[in-house]
Amino acid sequence: MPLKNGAALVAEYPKMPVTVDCVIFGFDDNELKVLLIRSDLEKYQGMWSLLGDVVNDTEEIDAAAYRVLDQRTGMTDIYLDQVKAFSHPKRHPGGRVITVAYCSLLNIKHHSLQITENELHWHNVSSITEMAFDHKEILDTCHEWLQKMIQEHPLGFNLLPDKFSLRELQNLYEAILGIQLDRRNFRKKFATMDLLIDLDEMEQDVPHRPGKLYKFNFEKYNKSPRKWIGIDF
Amino acid sequence: MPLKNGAALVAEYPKMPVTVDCVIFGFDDNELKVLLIRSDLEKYQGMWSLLGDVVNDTEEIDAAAYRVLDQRTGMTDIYLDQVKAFSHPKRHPGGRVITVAYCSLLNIKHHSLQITENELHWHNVSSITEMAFDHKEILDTCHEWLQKMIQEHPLGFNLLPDKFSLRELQNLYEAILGIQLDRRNFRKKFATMDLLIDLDEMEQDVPHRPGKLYKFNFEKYNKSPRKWIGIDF
DNA sequence: TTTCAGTATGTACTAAGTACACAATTAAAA
DNA sequence: TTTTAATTGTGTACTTAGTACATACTGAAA
Repeated sequence: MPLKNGAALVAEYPKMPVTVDCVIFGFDDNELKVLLIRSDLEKYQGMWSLLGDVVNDTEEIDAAAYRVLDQRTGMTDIYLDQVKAFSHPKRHPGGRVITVAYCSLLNIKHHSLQITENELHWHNVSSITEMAFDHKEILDTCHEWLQKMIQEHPLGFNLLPDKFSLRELQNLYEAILGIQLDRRNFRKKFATMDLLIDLDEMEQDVPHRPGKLYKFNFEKYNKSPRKWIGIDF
Repeated sequence: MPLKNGAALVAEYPKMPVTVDCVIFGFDDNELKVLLIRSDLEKYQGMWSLLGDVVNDTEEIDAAAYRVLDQRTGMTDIYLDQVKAFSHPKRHPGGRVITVAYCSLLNIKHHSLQITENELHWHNVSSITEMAFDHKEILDTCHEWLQKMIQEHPLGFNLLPDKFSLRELQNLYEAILGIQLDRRNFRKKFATMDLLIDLDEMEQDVPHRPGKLYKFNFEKYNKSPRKWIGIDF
């Protein structure tokens, strides 16, 4: 077997543009939201699109995703996870472009959207029907990813205020999962997990009996071993 | 906001080669195996590498992965799943190459490796220390992906013969997860799932009391609704 | 002071997970 | 032919987690 020179080999490879698209979820008013901008492509005039950009020649795709998040929202210390690559040859009207979808969750109240270029704003996920490119498919994939993730990891807390009531937490889960949960059992579940810190504070400005406020005990969570065995299908 | 022409926009994008790498797991002799070839790059002379190839200009990356699997093993109807994109700018010595890892599981006994180009053969996953490119990292990521997947989906059955004993099934889980399981509880678990069909046949040629043979009831599995709610972290 | 909206909590029941022990079966060795 | 080794096959007591459901409490506003 003749050995090959790497540079000569790679020079022969077909080349194509690669982009990242960020699906940035937020939560407000008991609704799951996603940040979108107006597409600036002729073909998709008036349609909404995810926040994306090309991956530069010497850039990690993770880094490109963080760059997009920073450039579009100004936030830097937020959870970001690669979800999936999308590659249909006709997915971009301008030619072959492969994109890698990233998912991010942020607290709407923490970020006041100073930058509103391209009509950047929050949309209710449930009311989005059509989008530019294959972005609806990417959004749906990320939504399913999120539904799975919030059940296995304490991701949802990134979407809530620092101090939250159990009601808000349950609303978040119900909104993301799209189902109703029994309030008593939901509270019992989190009580037995013992990962919420009771702040001995009460909700303010609610038109009814205020609930207690909690924060998530990330320190305890990070120290506790994950039990990861559980065959179930 | 001035609207842009798609083709003009894409023409400006930086372009780079994209490849797929397939991590093909098998199971034999109570060991998790993976199919590797000898790298044909000068820089990695003598080192082992995953089965990969470039993605062609108008090809879906999924399709490229199936093509690699077919070209290298001759198998066409096998489970294949995208795992993750790897993009370190220096991961390929010949220049910037992004790769998307795919994972596949196949029954070693079903495929006799007619094609043995580049010294293609099965390696014990546990004994692999170093590989060409970032392939060890990709392999590790896929192994973790597999560990998670076999607990949530009946993937492991693709690695076993059509007819298998509960002992073989348990060996598979123990090998992939790297832990010991209680035999009685393991059997009870699968008994209550009620997804194994008792074939009323016995193992042959074992130097001890033969066990019953089973097959997985894919039909029943596919018809049963997934219960997917279960907050737990 | 009553009503409203929502918080807070408990209990009985069911299902699933865990730890553990012994009898039955086959092949092979004595 | 008997014994031994290896492994299959099963059951029970206990603990933990999940589910369904009802009532009392609190604060704000009418």
